[in-house]
Amino acid sequence: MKNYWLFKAEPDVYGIEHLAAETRKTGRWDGIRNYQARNFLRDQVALGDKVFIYHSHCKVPGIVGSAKVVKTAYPDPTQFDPDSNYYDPKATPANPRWVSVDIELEEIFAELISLAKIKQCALTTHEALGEMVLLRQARLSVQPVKATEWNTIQQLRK
DNA sequence: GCCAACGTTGGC
DNA sequence: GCCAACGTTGGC
Repeated sequence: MKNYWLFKAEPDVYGIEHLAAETRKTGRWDGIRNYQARNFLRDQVALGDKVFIYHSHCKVPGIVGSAKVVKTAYPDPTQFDPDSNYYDPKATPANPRWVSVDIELEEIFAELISLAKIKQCALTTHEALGEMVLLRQARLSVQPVKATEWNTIQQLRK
């Protein structure tokens, strides 16, 4: 069964525009250094799963587009690179600690769906959205999205 | 830039 | 294993 996810990104570092600029619009989702997020990536993110790309730490945070998973978890190469911001001296190729997946851009939304709008709708027209991990748990950069939530968010685009 | 809400580290 | 100190995320 297909699952849905939300991946957070800082657009200044690696946002949806960067993904769009990659060969075949396919990029490596690396730099995840949170165990809960890592466990989702490693254990549950499957081929063909759909992903909302969310821009955080920017002027208007929100969902900016969608992608699909084209390669499941493999060791994140940045953990072995001393020059990388994501270098982890405790990780070795024989014993990797962090994983990446590859995703392919599907769509950049004509208008982003702002966090403010999602919150607003959760309080008014679409109460179920209040259950979204996005609104319930801070600081989780890979998080599951229910199919109903995915569909509701898609409706908000109209 | 502020600061709340976390997660991580390390002394004991 | 507890918990204080510290670091990071991320909205505002």
